[in-house]
Amino acid sequence: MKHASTSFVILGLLLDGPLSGYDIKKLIGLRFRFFWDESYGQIYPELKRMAENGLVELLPSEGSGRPRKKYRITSGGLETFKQWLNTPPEKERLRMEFLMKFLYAPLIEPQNLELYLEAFRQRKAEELNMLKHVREEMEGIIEDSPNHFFILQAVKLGIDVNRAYFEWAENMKLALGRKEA
Amino acid sequence: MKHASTSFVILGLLLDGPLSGYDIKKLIGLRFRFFWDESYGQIYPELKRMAENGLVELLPSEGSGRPRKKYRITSGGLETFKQWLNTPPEKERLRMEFLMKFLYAPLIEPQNLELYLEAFRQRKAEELNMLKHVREEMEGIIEDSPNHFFILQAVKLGIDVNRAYFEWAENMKLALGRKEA
DNA sequence: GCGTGCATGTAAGACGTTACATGATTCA
DNA sequence: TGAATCATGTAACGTCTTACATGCACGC
Repeated sequence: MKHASTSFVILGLLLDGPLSGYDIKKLIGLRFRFFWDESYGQIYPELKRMAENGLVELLPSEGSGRPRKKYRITSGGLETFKQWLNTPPEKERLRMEFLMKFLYAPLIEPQNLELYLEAFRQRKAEELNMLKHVREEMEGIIEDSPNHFFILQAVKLGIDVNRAYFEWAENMKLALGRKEA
Repeated sequence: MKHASTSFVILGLLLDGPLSGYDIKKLIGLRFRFFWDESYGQIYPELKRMAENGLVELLPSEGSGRPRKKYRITSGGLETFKQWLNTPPEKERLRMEFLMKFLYAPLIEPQNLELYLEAFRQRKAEELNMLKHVREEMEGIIEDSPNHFFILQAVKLGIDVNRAYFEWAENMKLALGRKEA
C-alpha cells in the first residue's frame, strides 16, 4: 500500500454514501472516465483490504432484491482520505496506443488506419457527449455543495480536451479521405 | 509478452537508426511525452529480452567515448513491429491524480491546492512549449519522409490538447485568487 | 580533483488486466 | 425458459515504478 490510488478513489466516492463494488466501477466510468479508470480486479480486492484495515465497513445486507455488498466509509477512512488529498499528486501518466501507431501510419494498411481513427473519434465523441450531458445537469442545479464548483470546472476541462481530440479526429478523417483520392 | 507495448515503442524508435537505452528514454521524453512514458526499469530489461528474441541486435561498442550499448533493429524486429501496427490499438488509459484531488478541493488546504495547480500548470506549459518548438522545426523542413505528415499532425494535436489544459489551469488560478479575496 | 550528468543495470514489490468461475434476478 | 444484465469474486500473469548500485567522462 504505497500509493494505492485506487483505494483513495473509492474513499472519495463513498463520501456521498454507501456503495457496492459494482456501483463504484460504474461511477468511475461515468464521472471520471476522461482521466481515470479501474477494473473489477482492482476494486473488489481493494474493498476487502480496506475493510480489513478499517477504512470502510460492510453494511448488513438488506433482505430484498439482488445480493449486494455495500460499503460505508469510516471516520478513519475519511481521515486517510484527507491525508491523501494533502500530499502532492503524482504527475499525469497516460498511454495512447492509437497515437503511437498513428505516427507510423505509412506502415499501416490504409483500411486499418481508417478503422483505428474512426474508433478513436468515436470514443472521444462518446466522452464528449457524456460530459456535455453532465455539464447540462450541473448547470441546472443551484450551487449547493462546496464541491459543485470544482466538479463543474473539471467537467468543463474534460469537454475542452475531448473536443480537441474529437475535432482533430474529424479533420484527420477528412485529410485521409483526400489523400486517398 | 502479451501486449508488451514498451517493446514496440522501442522498435519504432529504432527504425531511424541504432540507439542505446539511454537514448530511447530521452527520445520518449522528447517526442512522446504528451501521450506516453517509460522508465529505465522497463527499457533496459526489455532491450535485453528483445535481443534474446532476435528483435534487435547489440552493436559492437566503439572504442572511444563513454560506454554505451547501441541496439539496431533486425528484419525480424521490423516484421514484428509491422504486425503490431496492424492490430487494433488498446483504448487510451490515463490517470491524472491532480484532477482526482481537485474534485475534492474543499477538503484540501488552500495553499496545497494552489501548489498542485501551479505544478500542473507548469507541466502543461513545458509540454506546450516543447511541442511548439518541435512544430516550428518540422514546419521548416520540406516534407521528405512519408511519416513527416503524420508526426506533424500528432504534434499539432498535442499542442491543442496541452493548450486546453494550460489555459484551464491559468483561468483556474485566477478564479481561485478571486475566491480567496 | 570534484561535481554533474552520462550511462547501465537489478530486485522487490506494487499495480493492473484478463480470463475464468459462479450464480441471482429481471424481463420478454 | 432463456437471454441479458446485475453482481461478486479469484488466480495468474503481465506491467511498471522505485530504490538501489555502480562507474565513467567531461568540463571547470
